[in-house]
Amino acid sequence: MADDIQGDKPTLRTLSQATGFAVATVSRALAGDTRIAARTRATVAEAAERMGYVPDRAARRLRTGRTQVISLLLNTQHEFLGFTHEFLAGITEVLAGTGYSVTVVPDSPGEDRLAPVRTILRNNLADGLLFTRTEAFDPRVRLLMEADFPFVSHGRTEFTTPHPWVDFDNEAFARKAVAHLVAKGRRRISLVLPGEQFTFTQHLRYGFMSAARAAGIDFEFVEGVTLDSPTFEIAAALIRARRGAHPPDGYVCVGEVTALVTLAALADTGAVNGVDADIVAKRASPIFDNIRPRIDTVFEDLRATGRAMAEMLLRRMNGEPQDGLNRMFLPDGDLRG
Amino acid sequence: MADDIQGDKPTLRTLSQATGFAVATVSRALAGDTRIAARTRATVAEAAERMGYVPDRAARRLRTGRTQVISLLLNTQHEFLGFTHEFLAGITEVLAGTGYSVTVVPDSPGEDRLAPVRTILRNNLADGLLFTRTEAFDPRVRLLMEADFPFVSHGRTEFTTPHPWVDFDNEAFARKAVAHLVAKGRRRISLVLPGEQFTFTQHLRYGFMSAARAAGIDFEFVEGVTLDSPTFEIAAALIRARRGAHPPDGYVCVGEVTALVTLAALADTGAVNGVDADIVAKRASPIFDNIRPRIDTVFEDLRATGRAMAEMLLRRMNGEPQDGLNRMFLPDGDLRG
DNA sequence: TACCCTGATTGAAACGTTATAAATCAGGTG
DNA sequence: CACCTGATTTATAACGTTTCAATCAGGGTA
Repeated sequence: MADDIQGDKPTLRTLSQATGFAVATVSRALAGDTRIAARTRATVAEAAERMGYVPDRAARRLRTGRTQVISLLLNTQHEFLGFTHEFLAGITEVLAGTGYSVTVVPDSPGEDRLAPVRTILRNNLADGLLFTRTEAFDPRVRLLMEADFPFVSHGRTEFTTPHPWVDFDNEAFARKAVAHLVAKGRRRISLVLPGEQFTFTQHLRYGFMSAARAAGIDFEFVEGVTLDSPTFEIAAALIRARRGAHPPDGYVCVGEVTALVTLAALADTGAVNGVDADIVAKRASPIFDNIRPRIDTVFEDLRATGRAMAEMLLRRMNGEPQDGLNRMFLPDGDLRG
Repeated sequence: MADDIQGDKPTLRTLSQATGFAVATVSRALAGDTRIAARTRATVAEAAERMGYVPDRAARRLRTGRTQVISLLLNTQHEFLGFTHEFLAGITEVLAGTGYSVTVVPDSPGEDRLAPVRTILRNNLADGLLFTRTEAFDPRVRLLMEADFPFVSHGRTEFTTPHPWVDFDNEAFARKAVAHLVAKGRRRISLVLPGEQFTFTQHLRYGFMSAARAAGIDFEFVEGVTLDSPTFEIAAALIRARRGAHPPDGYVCVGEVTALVTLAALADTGAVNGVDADIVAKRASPIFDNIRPRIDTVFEDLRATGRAMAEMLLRRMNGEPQDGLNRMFLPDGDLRG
């Protein structure tokens, strides 16, 4: 490497020798301490630049206790088409150039969801935490608030104490989806809900139910399965419902996978999308442009979500007060088909 | 936290005071140094366990120079349906419990692909590196081999010096896909290739061409686009070809996105999948079970790929010789429909 | 001349670990 | 009883930062 002419990597001592100032002076000069003379600061900065000095993370971390790491708890079990990819892209985009790096920590829903958080707190493995699939009374939120540890959750909770979150307005999405189906003349609509523990399940249910009631149409929640059920189980439940006495003629799908499963279930029971039933889905990736027949969709921008969460976490770690650190993404103006 | 009864987190000094041995003794006992009496080692281990001692990463890192981090260069631009998710799941699965953590570093194809690698090497940000989308003469591989830095690439190179890699046999996949189309009576088959720079492009092309020639059928490569082109461009190119003088009656698709685009292109030109043309696709996620009409697919297990790469990297970092650290995944026995 | 203040710099300690070299000890041997 | 040997243990010095307290030069004041 061309940079290695110097031999070993430059350290504060190297800079100290080069500039003639003491190590302590160099350190404080680089930190921008105004009690160091402006000229000295300039000299040191120039030398640091010239020699390609970059502070040693381990040493700084040992001394200050700050890790310059933020951890992302990532569900590694359930399938999300573009979720992980887009989300991570947004996060790394914001963190590039800040000196923070992202570590990915698996968060298996079967296991104790607190375990990885405890490990991070106890072993001081990160300065901040991001996670998804937030529950109404998420124990991780409780623990992190107790410990006063910076975090941003994807999804709200029902705790009374405010904390930073980024969320998508699923109630509005459900209303909009129902309205769309009603406008198409649909009279009995169906929804597969996420697990009961998640906050957004309540939002979806409420939006869906109240919009359907207001429009005076029938509705049902698919029984015995959740969004996290294996797709073959969801498919079986949907097919069972289609063969029942009152098959739905409209579907609201919260994820892309469910939308595809629903589409397949329609096909497998001889129903035609757009004729016998309509589907409105939330999507996070552009692939639905390539699904035929077309499905009406609402776009949830997960890259922007990742960006918002990372930015918010940076602000939180910078000491800004917790309240006010919230961001709600609204469903797009128009349904895209 | 219940664990905090002790107050501050235990350190070697804490253990030293608790057991009566010197800090150095405790350190070496925990390291399993056989020159420390077996009884001492047992005593120390017991105390460490009881007090929940866990070594401070920053201190160890500062002292030893090893980071206990492995970095994953992740493409954040192109769309891969389940790629990132499955791949990361496999990696974290293997690394859980090893003390290593994974950091994700964005690798934007437009940018200098060497820049993130240089940063990692120069600032000593990781002990090992994983990356994908390997090129035939990948500059990252060259640089890392020069620096003798542990890494595993997803995909081979054409360098003569051996290095650790995990790959999928794309040539075999292409042959198998072509054979399948031939068996269905298809006479003119089409393929969208990845960018020329990637090693596996050559493997795909060779397998595809030689199998088609051997079977005596026509073939074409879709012109002007690659797998990384925006989907609308790929769609346009496919539609153009379908409206040409000799529309293909068979498609080999290297990714799920392309398969969906192809399916949409067929539908949009009034062709029926399974009648006017057949598609064989490589897939990495189970969603194709829910695509109607069904597409014949070959499964590439990216979770297993991630696992294999992580395991290989651990062995490499443990000092095992580079050669022999290779793993080729073969396409499944049967096409799944 | 002695004193004190201000502004600028610096020495030294500490964070928790590991590696090196040196110290200690018990038990034999001459 | 002095001495050696092998088995254990230990003191000490780093690794590169940051920060507290101390030093220093020089100008103004008493």
